[in-house]
Amino acid sequence: MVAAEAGVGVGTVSRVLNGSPQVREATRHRVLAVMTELQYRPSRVATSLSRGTTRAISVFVTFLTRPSVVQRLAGVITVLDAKGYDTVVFNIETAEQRDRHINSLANEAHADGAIIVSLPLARAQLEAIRVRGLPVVVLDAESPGPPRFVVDNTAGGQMATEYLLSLGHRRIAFVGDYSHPDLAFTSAQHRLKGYTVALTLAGIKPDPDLISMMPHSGSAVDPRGMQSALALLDIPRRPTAMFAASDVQAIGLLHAIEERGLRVPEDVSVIGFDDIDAAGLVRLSTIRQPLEESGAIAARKLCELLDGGRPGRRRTVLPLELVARATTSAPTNVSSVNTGATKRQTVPAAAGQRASRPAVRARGPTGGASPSSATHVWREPA
Amino acid sequence: MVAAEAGVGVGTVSRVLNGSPQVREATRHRVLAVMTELQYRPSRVATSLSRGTTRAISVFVTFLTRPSVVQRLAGVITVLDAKGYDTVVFNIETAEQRDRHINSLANEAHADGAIIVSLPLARAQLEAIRVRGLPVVVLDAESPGPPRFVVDNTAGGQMATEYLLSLGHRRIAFVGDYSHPDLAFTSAQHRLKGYTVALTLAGIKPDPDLISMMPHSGSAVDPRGMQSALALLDIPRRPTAMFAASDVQAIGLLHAIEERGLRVPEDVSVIGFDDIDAAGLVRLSTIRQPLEESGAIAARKLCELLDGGRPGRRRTVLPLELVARATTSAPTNVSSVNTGATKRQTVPAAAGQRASRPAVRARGPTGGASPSSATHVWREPA
DNA sequence: ATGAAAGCGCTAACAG
DNA sequence: CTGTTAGCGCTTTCAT
Repeated sequence: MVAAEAGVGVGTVSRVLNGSPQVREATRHRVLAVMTELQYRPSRVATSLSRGTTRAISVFVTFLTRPSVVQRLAGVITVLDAKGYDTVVFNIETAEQRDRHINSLANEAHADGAIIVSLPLARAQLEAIRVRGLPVVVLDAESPGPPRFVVDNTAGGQMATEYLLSLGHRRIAFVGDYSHPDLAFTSAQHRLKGYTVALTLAGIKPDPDLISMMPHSGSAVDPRGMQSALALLDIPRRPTAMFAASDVQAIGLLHAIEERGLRVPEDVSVIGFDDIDAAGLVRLSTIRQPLEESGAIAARKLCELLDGGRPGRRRTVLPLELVARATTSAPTNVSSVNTGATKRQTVPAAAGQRASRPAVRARGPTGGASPSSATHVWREPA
Repeated sequence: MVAAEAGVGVGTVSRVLNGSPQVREATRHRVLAVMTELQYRPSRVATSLSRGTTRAISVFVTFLTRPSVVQRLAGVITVLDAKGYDTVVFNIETAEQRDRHINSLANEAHADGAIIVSLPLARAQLEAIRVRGLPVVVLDAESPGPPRFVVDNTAGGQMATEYLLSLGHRRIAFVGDYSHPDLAFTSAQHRLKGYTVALTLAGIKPDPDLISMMPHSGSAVDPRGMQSALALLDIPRRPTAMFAASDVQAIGLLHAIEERGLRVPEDVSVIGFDDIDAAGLVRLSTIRQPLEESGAIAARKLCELLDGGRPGRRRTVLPLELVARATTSAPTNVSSVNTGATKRQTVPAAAGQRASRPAVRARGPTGGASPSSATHVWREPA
């Protein structure tokens, strides 16, 4: 260590570096002086090697630019940063990337731990990681083994649908996307399931013509997928409400609907899922799941493990809540049907404005199959 | 090295690890066998210490969840990953975080290099980094010293405004936000400047009543700020077009306008800035700047430096282009004025739909003060 | 082709 | 309080 050339031994320099109280002020100052003089920069790597800990966490995300993902990541980074950890981010968009990086996670000593966000892993991969004893926590995926934090997407789909039902809607469409060809997301499927459950419980037979699945959405939504979703508005007895499996899709819908000359929510109600930042911006009704907060929770759990804490419960279900904003209302004109080939609906002259109706919000997740979830509503502060 | 216990010397193990051709197949297999048997995992840290290189890059971003920022980051990560570098991400939201991390960047040997995104640095900080000789590239900020990649925000503001002028608009509002209290962003100011330049060139005196600055927007847009922007629609002789300093604000505007009972673009045109993913989704006209691509470019430049390349040009201006989608059109009713206290405009019965008008796009940045930029337009594929 | 040895920069006993 | 001495796990000559 170069600083040792300045009078003292390496031990003392180390002590100064780590602010050990057992160094005389005089020598400490001398060392400090030499350090700045020599432009000395302690090597993080050497420290890590010596201490056997990197103070770095690997975080795996899928399609980083999706708002829900990046909000989760932000929560993770905030907590990790506060605890003094560096966050190394891996953005997984293909199976190849996933396998390569998960493999390297298991087979190389990189970081002190890992957080895996919205990325389902194969059993073998989970096992490979488990064997290494690397502390891992999983967020938004059902990967058995590490502690994981999830929401009940089926219950969420049910909540959304029941809310629309409670408003008086009977013809409710579902707009989702297929899981990515390589990576196997399942949330949309579960939300769809919740939708069918809710309809069935209400005595309504789910109509396949009211269900539109777009091709997988990488980060942005495929505009062509939006087209096919819009086709739902052209069928006879057009739906009076639409439930989109994500807020991003819902926002796309909102605009497409209005371009079609229809009004939201007067002509058709729209509800999304996630409550990303933009949802509030466009006053979208949605099912809220913790995003930043879920990242923070996962990061805190990992830090616990790193501090020698017990894994605790293997699976934690985070709460969902209905946030009713301005894109949902009772169907204003239940008898509204398409006039055959006429694609565009004339705008009713008396059409009100969206903001005029008070927004409500329901608290707490539904949990079971009870259709009561959408009944206790609460006004949103906004 | 534990694997050495299996017959050979550490040197050989290292050779096997690095796929050196000068190891007999027999021994190689033997070593490999022992490795798996012993569940051996090479230590990235030890390699780094020995080789003197970390294969990791520090990336500093501000308000990670802003779409423009995360798209840039995605571009950075993609390239870095392809080149075999890990990306450690620092999300800076306060001056304290900035100073702490930039300080650590300068005073500790962390990574092999750094990319600083949308974060203006103080001279002293830049100097401290420069002294250390750490390879750095700057993206979307005017920090003199390292190679930097920027766009001409003034020219962009001018482009947007000139486009609206070319459509026939005369009363054009500007909606921006103040720079963050701690971090000093300047893009909105420059875009505002471009706006005033364009108006002035067109012989129009910028009207302070048509300029609305919201409080700084962290990641999400402040809804109250949106209110004050909306107030612009209540003044006598309401503007027929609005230029928002960012797409996020523009999207907020879009919805607020429609809630007010006005139509876009029939009653008021809206143009944004950035061309984030969501802009295409809602068919927002905007000034496109390279986002993912700019991140990729910055990362590639850094890799060049890391490979011993010359810094080259200190400042590279990335191109801007006008993307005309569905939220801008000629003012349909130039004489439209507010009827005094009446806040809501009745929707014209004959109002067309947004998608009916062909979208156009202009190519290339304007560069100078010439008002010709918005003339050569090109249809967008969509 | 491969073993031996030095060293990357730091921490952590262990003596004084 | 502070100097000394072993490593941490890997790469890299230099011999053999």
